[in-house]
Amino acid sequence: MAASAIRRSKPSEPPSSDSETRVRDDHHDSLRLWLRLMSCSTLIENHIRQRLQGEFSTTLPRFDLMAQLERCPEGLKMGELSKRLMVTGGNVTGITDLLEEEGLVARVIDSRDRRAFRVKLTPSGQRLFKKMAAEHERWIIDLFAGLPAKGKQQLGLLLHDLKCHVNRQERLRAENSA
Amino acid sequence: MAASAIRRSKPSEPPSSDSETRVRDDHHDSLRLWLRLMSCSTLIENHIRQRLQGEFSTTLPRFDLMAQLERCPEGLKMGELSKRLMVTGGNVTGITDLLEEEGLVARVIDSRDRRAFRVKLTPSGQRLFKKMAAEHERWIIDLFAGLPAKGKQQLGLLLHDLKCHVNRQERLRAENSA
DNA sequence: GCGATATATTTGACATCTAAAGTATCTCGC
DNA sequence: GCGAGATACTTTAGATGTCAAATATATCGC
Repeated sequence: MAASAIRRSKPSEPPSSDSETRVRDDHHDSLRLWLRLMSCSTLIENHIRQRLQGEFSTTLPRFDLMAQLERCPEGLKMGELSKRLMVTGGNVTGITDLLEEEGLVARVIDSRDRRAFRVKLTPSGQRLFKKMAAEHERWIIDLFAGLPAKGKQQLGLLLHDLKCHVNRQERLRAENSA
Repeated sequence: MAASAIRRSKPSEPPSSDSETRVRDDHHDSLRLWLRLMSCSTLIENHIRQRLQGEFSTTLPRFDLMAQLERCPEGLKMGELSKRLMVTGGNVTGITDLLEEEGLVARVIDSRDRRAFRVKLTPSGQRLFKKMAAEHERWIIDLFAGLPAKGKQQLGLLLHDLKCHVNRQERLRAENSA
C-alpha cells in the first residue's frame, strides 16, 4: 500500500486538439488514473484494516487467507494460496504459521505429493471466519452506501476490463523479454 | 496490499426484481467492486514494484516519498508526508532515514519550530528522481496502452467520486463515534 | 533405476507497515 | 513566566512483504 504520487502535469497548455495533444492528454490520464486507483484502494484498505484490528484483533492478510480457504473446503496448497493472494510463497508460509498457532487453519499432508500439503480451515476457523465475513461485508456495504448503483456497476465493468488488459500486457512483456 | 477475497454469492436465485432483491444485488455489487479494486491495484502495484527494484534497485515507498518532495521544493514536514502517503509517522521516519543515508533527501531544521524539520530532496535526489519518474511514467503508459481513452476518463471520474464518497463516510463515522 | 531438472515449501536477511509508548518542544491560560 | 496539555517526531515490538538460497520430493529421459 502506498500513494505513489507523481509530478503534476506541465502548467496550462493551449487548448488545441491536434493528435499529439490528444496523445499527451491520454498519457496524462493514465498516470492520473493510476494515482486515483492507488489512493482509493489504500483509503478503503486502511479503513478495513483498522476495523479488523479493532473488532477482531486480526489483520487483513489473515482474513484474506482464510477467505480463500473458506471457498475451498478441500483445502488449498501453499502455492495456490500464493497465486490467489498475489504474494510470495515465503509470505504465505509466515501467515499460515501464525494462523496455525491460533488453531484457525491446519496443514494436512497430501499423500500423492509429499512435497506439498493442503491448508484447510479448522472448524473453529470456519466459525470465526463466518462471523468476521458477515461484519466485513457490512463494513463494505456501509462504506459504499449512497453511491449510485449505476456507477458501481460501471466501475465494476471498467475495473474488470482494466484487470484483463493489464494481465494481457504483462503476458506480452514476459514473452518479449523471454 | 492483499487480495481480500470473500465468499462467493449464494447459488443461483430466482430472477425476480422486487426491491429486496435489488438491494441484495446492490450489496453484492459493493463487495465485488471492492475485490476488483483491490486486485487491480495490487496487480499494477506489484508490476511497478518489480520494475523499480529491477531497474533502479529502489522501492515504491521510497519513490512515493521522493515524488511528494519533488513537487514541494520548499520541503515537507514529516507529519505532512505521513498524511500524503497515508502511512503512519513511524513509517515515514524509517523511509526518510534510509533515503537520508543514501544522500537523496535531507532533514533541514525549521528555525520556527524546533520539534519539526523540513525534508527536502538533495540535488542528487532530484537528479535521480527525474530519471526514475520518466521511466515510471512510461511503464504506466505502456501498461494502460490500448485501453479506450473514453473508458479511462470514465474510470477516472468514477474513482474520484468513490474517493470523495468514502472520505465523507469516514468523516460521518468519526463524528458518530465521537 | 539413475541422474538432471523442475516443483513445493521453508528459511534468512532485510524493508515496510502499524500501534503504542517515549521525548522534546510549543502554546495557551493564568 | 509557568505549568497543563497539544503537537512533532522517534522508538519499540511485532506482523507483513520481498528476494534469494536451501531442502525435499517429483518427474522425465535414457
